[in-house]
Amino acid sequence: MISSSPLGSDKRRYVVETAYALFKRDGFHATGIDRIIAEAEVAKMTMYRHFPSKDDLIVQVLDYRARRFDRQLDRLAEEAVTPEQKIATIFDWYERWFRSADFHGCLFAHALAEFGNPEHPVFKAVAGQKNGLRRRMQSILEDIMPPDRAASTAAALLMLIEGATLMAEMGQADTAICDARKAAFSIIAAPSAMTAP
Amino acid sequence: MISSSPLGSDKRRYVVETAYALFKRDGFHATGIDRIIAEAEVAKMTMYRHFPSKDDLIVQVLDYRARRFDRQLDRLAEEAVTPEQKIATIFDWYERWFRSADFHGCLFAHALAEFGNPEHPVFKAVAGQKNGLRRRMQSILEDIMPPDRAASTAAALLMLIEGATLMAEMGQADTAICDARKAAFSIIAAPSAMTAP
DNA sequence: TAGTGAATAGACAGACCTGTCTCACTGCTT
DNA sequence: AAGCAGTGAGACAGGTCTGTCTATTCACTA
Repeated sequence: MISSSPLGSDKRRYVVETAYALFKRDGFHATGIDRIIAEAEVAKMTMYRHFPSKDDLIVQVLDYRARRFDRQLDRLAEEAVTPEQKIATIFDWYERWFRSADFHGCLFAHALAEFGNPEHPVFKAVAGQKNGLRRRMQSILEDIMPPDRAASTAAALLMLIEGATLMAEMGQADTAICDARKAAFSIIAAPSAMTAP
Repeated sequence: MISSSPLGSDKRRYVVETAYALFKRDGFHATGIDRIIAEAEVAKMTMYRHFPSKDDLIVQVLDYRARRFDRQLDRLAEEAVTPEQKIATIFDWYERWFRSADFHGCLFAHALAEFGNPEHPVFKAVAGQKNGLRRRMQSILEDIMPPDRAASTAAALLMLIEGATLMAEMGQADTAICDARKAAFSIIAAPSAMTAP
């Protein structure tokens, strides 16, 4: 067998991609090991050789997904010129995702729902992904506003995106992404530092 | 036994409240019937007499929670005068919730994560609750802006709230509610109809 | 006092869960 | 040719899951 690399054999990749599809569609607790290995056409011991436990597999799946997400956003950001355009490409990515055939909501949000213990590795993987996106937007925004306002705005944009993903999951993808985009640029273009009454 | 009402005996209430606490803390699939009846100190047949299945119990728990949420928001809205104040009381409610000792995120969002099939009764219960909150904010906003902009703004506020709940779940409750509030009033006070570049 | 309806504890069925283990096979490398 | 790492198929253990059923007890009512 021609193994592509010691850390990433073909079988391992099959398992991760199959588990990703099943976790996404049916959830983590509801997806059994037996179904994963059956659909991946892999022996049980092969899976357990690569992943010590189901929890470990879940973390690896989340990491796989997070890395792909980051790569795609990196590539989109290269095409954009202004900071506003860079933010817009992020919303573009979400719009395409919402419209994709097998959209089932955010795997990380789902993982958080099923693994709410902050000490659990899955929880930490989720927090890492969400904070990564927030930092990405924050560093973009720091080119057009002071750092403290960039931090607040990035947090607000992340909340809008997460909420839009939830609404898209409930079948309101079109209005969700449209209203989120409008709200985002309303926040960014706010005349002064935002203040609540 | 002095039953309070034909539709709501004490035992039934025990089961719903216990199941609510367990579902909130551990999730739906991860919480077994046996644990619910043990903590509620109720026989298994008693539970199955009131709820034909676990799925049915989950729906009843969600309804119970949604009704309590609506009652609390109704009472808060009575104390507010202006539409802006009414919106602010909703954010106040969320702020107190985020800071409460046993906050574990939104039970409805968690239910959506575990029951993603739009035909499932649990899915419909979640959609009902979220759309209810959106309509509540929309009708408040219609007093200070045209109907189409009220609809967009209500959707944006819902997304902010859902995103803030997610961030609070990840231990960032303070910045989440603060930034969400600022963003919300920035959107509401936007000088004109929002437009994206 | 007899009857009725609800609740109880717990056994039980049948399925599914994670994780371990054995044994046979395959294809590459030395 | 021999060895070896990786893999396949599946039995197996020990536990948990939902949902059903029985036999019994208790409180209240006619």
